[in-house]
Amino acid sequence: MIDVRLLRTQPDLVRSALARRGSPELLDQLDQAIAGDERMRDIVAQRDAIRAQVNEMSKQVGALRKAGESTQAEQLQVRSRALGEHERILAAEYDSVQLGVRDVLLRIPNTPHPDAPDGADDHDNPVVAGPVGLPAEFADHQRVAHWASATTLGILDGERATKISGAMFTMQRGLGATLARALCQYALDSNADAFEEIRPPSLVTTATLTATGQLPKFADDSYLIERDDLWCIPTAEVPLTSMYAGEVLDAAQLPLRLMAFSPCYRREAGSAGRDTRGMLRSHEFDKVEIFALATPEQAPGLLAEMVGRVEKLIASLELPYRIIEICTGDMGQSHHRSFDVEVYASGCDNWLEVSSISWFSDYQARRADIRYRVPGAKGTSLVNTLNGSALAVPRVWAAIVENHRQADGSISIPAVLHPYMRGAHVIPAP
RNA sequence: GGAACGAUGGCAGAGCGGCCAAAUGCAUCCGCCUUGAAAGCGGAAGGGUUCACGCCCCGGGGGUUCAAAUCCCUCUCGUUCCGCCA
Repeated sequence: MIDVRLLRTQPDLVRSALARRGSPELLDQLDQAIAGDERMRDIVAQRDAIRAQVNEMSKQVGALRKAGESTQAEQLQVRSRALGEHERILAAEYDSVQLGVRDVLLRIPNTPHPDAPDGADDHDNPVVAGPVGLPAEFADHQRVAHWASATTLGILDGERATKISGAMFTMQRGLGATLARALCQYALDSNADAFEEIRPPSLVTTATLTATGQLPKFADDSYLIERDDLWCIPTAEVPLTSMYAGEVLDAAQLPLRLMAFSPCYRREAGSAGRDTRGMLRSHEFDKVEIFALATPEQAPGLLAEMVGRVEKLIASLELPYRIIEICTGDMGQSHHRSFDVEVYASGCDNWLEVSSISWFSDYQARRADIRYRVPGAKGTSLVNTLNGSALAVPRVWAAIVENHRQADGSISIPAVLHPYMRGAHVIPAP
């Protein structure tokens, strides 16, 4: 959530920041929020004044009763009861206005960082690093799409996955399945020097999915298990962010770094029919996520560090990559600043987004109510959250299968993965 | 799934419907003492909102009452016992 107080005191600042996202209806929402907030405060002032009176009268009633003045006490009770009626009406009005304001507020996206590039959509995302490791030319045997070569090799069985679960589910088998798991192990081990490994739940409550920003606006993108009112996580970011929800951390604990392997579930409601072949887009996939809670001062440094970690990991897999920065028009709702790492897949001749590393300022922390305290300082402050995919399996898997395909049709496995492949260096041609 | 009990500050743990933002202990911080520390002694200290007065917060929600941490209903979570189960 954006800061209502900031919206109240400096509406133009918020307005111009959000205008950079380029959706005009947003400004109407802001006006709605401001108006509702004003009305709320007006009602609260009236309600609290009445409450103060009732509290005061109640004390007097107690004192009068003790003194044996029951007649006076009863008279006071009658007056207090009448005030109570009035208060109840105001309180109900407050509740309904507050609900409305909250709903509007929950749908307003985060303000972009001043340094985030302006732009309308993904075409305006500037390349900020690379391409690195892109050869001048690819051999013909590298120009085979993974869905074809992997199926021939027997390491991908899309047909049977569809039989089991329907469209947009995939299944790896044999060394293909081992490769998928190896990538996760490798990604976790590569970040274990600085991040605590978590194995979080994959089903979460509505409150948890609201904290990160998926709800209420993007409910259609998530799987809901109605019977138990639980949602399937679209990323480990969701449970990791809520781990410390409602808690006040000590500043000395920050930055708090976590990482997690998890399955990720996405309905892909808005992308039906796109990337239906192979492993570029599916309803379920595995991912290793890195995550941090930090002070606002620590956040920029952490963002750079996390981008660097992902870059190093991708480079070590001997894949051509580049890094782009997400422009204001293409940013996710919760993002303050965001970078994508893209890998070039030679077979389908595409740059594939394999990682997104983002800084959320205090937007998610305000929703999740995660604060920290500086010893000696008064009060508490909201933390900043950051996260990024250390490695998302399917697209990296696909890129390896395409880029590392050899003339005989076999796939050479990047050296860093050998220890995780039960010694296999190659996925042999049939 | 059934039954019983429970949920109070960083932790532990009191709390006759009004004198309760809430005893006490531990932990924390400051001071005294000490070469330094421990012990001891003295003191400070919850969160939210508000310019402020004030208002709100004793798991969540609702109710009774002039007045609720306290009574009632309900939900969630926890513990124990039973049942089931990887």
